[in-house]
Amino acid sequence: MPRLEVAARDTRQKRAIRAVLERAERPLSPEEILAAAQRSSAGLGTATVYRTVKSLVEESWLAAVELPGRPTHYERAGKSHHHHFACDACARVYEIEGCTVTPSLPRGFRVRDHEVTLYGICRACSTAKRASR
Amino acid sequence: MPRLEVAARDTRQKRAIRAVLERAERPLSPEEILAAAQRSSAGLGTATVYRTVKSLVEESWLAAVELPGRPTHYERAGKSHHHHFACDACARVYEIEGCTVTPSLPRGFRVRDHEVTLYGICRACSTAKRASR
DNA sequence: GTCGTTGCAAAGCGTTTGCAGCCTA
DNA sequence: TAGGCTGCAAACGCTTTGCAACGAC
Repeated sequence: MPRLEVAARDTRQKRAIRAVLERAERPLSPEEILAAAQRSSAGLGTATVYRTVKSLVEESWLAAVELPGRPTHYERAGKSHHHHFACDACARVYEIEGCTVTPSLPRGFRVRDHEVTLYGICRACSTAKRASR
Repeated sequence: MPRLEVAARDTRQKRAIRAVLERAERPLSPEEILAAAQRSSAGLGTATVYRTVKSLVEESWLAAVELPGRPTHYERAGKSHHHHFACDACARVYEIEGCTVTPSLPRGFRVRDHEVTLYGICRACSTAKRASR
């Protein structure tokens, strides 16, 4: 039996969350989304961020960026193939262009997807460190 | 002032955990380590596995394998450079050979390390699926 | 006997869920 | 007004920590 389309309501909280992600220049963690969205929607709660983000991923408006050792980050879906850089110092995650992975696999293994994560120090942090000396 | 070397005791639990990891052919999760080590050390607790694994990582006997969306796995340290394959069906993690990543980064970013994770179906699972039809 | 180690249970931490009240359509 | 949405707090799953008993040396 086909599930009927259910009306999705347009609320202040959802608008705030979408706006934050729309403007983001890098993938954001739920905590970053919450902090940014609270500026335009005071009182916004954690649960709402998680619930909204989850539904945005389901409708393919957002893409989940899972990073080893860090909470899942989120970025706008539909970008061209790319990978990520996670800064050891500030924990921010950046998008990086280009993908040159061509792994050879044992027989019988079938690849569905791949993730490449680079770790290091981002530009902002390496500049800050230099300046503080 | 140099910290004096503290005697590390050789216990049944630690021996069991090390033995499991020594014999493992792929990175194991804490849960897998616990289950396997309990066979030779009944009553072994979770906390002991985490504590032991942590100290083995500190002394570079073990390497942590962090995987997006899964608990950290552990493998013997000192292996040659390689990456990992995570099976969507059985959640097991495998080691894969060869690394062909040569990312180009924006100016000012410095890379310390990188991780490549492939997702898909492992050989055992694709064989099992075929057999069950 | 000393003191590092262990198991248990409680605490953490990020994420999810139950629920009563709220607010969009 | 209906019922999807929200904030709060409790519940989760995995990992860490506090603590008294244990056992290696």
